[in-house]
Amino acid sequence: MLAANAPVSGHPTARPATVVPFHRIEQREPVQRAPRCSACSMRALCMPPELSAADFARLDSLICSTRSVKRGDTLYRAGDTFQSIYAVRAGSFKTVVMHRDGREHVTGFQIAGEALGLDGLGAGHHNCDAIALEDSVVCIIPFAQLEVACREIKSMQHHIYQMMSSEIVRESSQMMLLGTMTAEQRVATFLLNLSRRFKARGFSAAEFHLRMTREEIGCYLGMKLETVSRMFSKFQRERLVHADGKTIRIVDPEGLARV
Amino acid sequence: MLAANAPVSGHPTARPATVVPFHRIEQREPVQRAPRCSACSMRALCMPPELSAADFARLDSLICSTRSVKRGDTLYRAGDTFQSIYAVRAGSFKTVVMHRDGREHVTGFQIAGEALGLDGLGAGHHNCDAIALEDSVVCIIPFAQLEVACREIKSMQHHIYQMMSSEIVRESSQMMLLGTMTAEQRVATFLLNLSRRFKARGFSAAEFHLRMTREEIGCYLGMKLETVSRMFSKFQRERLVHADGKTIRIVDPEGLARV
DNA sequence: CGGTTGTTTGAATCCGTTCAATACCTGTGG
DNA sequence: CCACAGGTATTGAACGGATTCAAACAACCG
Repeated sequence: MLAANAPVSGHPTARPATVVPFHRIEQREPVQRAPRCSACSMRALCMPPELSAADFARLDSLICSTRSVKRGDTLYRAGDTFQSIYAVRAGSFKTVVMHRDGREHVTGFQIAGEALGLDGLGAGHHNCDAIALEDSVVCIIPFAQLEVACREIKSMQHHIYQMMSSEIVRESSQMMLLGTMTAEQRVATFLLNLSRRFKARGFSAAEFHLRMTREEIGCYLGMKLETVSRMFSKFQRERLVHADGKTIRIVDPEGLARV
Repeated sequence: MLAANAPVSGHPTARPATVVPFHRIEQREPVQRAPRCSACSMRALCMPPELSAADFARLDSLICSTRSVKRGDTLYRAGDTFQSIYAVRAGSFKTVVMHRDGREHVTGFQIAGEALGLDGLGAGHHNCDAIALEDSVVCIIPFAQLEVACREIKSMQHHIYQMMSSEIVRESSQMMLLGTMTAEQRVATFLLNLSRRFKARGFSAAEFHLRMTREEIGCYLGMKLETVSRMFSKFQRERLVHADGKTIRIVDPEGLARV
């Protein structure tokens, strides 16, 4: 599942003006028919590796639409009825949980090719806000239909389990990070993690463009924005990374990993 | 899924000597045939609410065995091949992830009626160690068989999704706790959470027995054992809880929630 | 252009850690 | 039974990393 076949050309370092312009044309009609999954260039990221032609036909009928979300807008909010899961096709998101007292925490960042919305499955409603960090496009996968497909296609069922389980493992790592690491180690881990994910999607592992603010990074890593900024400056002094505003170049990945 | 029909008599405050003695008899043969799920007193916690007689029969054939794990022993270790998920039938566990450098972090505590092992599904091997905090018993649910059952029984499939999704949501809350709360708030939240879970399982919400050490609590909450101890003392001074070693009595739950 | 939002850096403060000393259990073996 | 050992818990004092407060600057957008 999770289709994303947009021409995600210059995602990381490209400026907003040059990012995937196609959704701008259709802004009046944000929900539209999606291209077929079987033709998707990012298929390997979103779907089980081996599928029969019949399975493909089945899946193409499932992913019925995409949706454009403009920067700062929400894809869904905490409390919204859970109906679909989403695949980021272009752009990026943050997921934010909020406490009653107004305290916020960023639980994750999602870039093109990654899934969104699995948290809502249990309670029947979403548990967090998903907010676009830039103008973005998602594939919409209606969960009721997906559930049916999973009972018919074994590898599909297995893939869903894998995705959910991977999310559990990812969150475990994040808990470890928040529970045991210093601010310096957290920021280093964050940068290396982003680098790895960009690389996995065909972008440069060494240089990329952060779509989130220092405050959002801090909120994700459990520290204040000033501390994030200080760590970036520190890494720069130590010649581990070069940070020019939101453009990051990782100079010494091994050194960063040793922090 | 997840059956647990042991006579989990005095779990929280009871002393080890009086806790569920039945597994001691069969220590030489720790894996044994389990009683049927359909007769399980904790069924509501582990299985979808409405099932037909045929579904029950199907499930009873699934949960084929239980296993005793002595205090300090591991149910599974990080790296072990994933084959089954587990339901705690009696006793309690902690799950621990370890970093290469030896740094440990406790990702969760599981008491009777709760699930264990869902993290292993994605990668095909477990991601953490599951260690018994006291002599315990688990139901073993072979995942391959469960997967088949989930394609046949719709409510069962849905229940698995719910359990995995709930784990994702639980971990989100824990990330929020680790990322945004003070030591005082973390300990208060921890005690109230335990209280709620004991209550849900029919035990006293006001008084219970901690099965974990201060160090393990600290490792779970992202602080040092000394800090945990200080917070307990602080709550005692403020007449919010009464803590006598591992026996905890929550005196003023509302006050604790306001911290 | 001015106003807003985001970033960097410094200085003072504070919360939690570290180090250390003492007390307290709990199970073991004489 | 008691003494003892080893792990566990409590508490104090000094220390340090991250936060808070503040100011200045840069980038962006209408």
